[in-house]
Amino acid sequence: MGTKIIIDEEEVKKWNLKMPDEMLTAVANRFKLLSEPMRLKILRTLCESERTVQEIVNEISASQANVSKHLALMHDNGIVNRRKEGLKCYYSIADDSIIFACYLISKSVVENLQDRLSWLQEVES
Amino acid sequence: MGTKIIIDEEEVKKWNLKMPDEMLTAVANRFKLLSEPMRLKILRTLCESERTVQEIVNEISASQANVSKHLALMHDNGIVNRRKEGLKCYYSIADDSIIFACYLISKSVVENLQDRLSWLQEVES
DNA sequence: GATTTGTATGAATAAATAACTATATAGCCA
DNA sequence: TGGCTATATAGTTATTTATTCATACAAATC
Repeated sequence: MGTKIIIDEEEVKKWNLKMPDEMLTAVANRFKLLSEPMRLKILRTLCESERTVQEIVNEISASQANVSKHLALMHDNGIVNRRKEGLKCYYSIADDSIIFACYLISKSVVENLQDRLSWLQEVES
Repeated sequence: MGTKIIIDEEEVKKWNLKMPDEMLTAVANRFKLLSEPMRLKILRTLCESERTVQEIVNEISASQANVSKHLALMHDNGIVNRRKEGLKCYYSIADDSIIFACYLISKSVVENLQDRLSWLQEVES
């Protein structure tokens, strides 16, 4: 608990610059997985604890078929785990880095909004 | 220089759980921007320093129209800056968080690959 | 003004895919 | 075996969007 991730800005830039094209496609594919609100909704519920398909269907309002397909896609791409127990199927988050990425991006979206708001206020005053 | 970002795992989970639906759509949209190899390619060049459209066109192999459109999209969404100087138009990265996100995701992609490889090696031995 | 250069934009096309409906599979219990 | 429940999958449709080609715009130079 309380695990801390430390990222060095210089290392990040170097790393990104060296990234080969094939890696870029792989990264793009992973971002594509995170580019659907419905999948983020599902991941948000999984953030708390593992869930069955039905539990997710009940929490967010979506069809069973749709949730199942999204989960299958995410499982195929290794960002969620699947655990079968009788009829039920429990899913959980397999890749914590996507959670960090969501956090980073949402923070920056908020900052972006704040900037636009303060700009508006300056204009209006 | 040498800026370090520190992320606390517990805070991340709490933050994500509380995220409202409208925020999820905004985050998904930002991820969508990062879900195209061509755009990542462009961002990779911008990682080094600001570039004109033509410079980018020359570095990656893509049409001027295409590069221009991708840049416009990213500019509209606030992840790149635009600076005009005569005929030339210089673009640069406006939002460092996307660079961190790329780093995180690519790291996890690599780990994922390594896991699969080691699994293969175990099977083959 | 005319031309050249750098960038943006409009229209058209092709490909990807989210969501829906209906159906199938698979495990449990009577 | 038959029925019930949880999940997965096929086929279809509608929407989105990356790319290309052609063209427009805008700034510099002649």
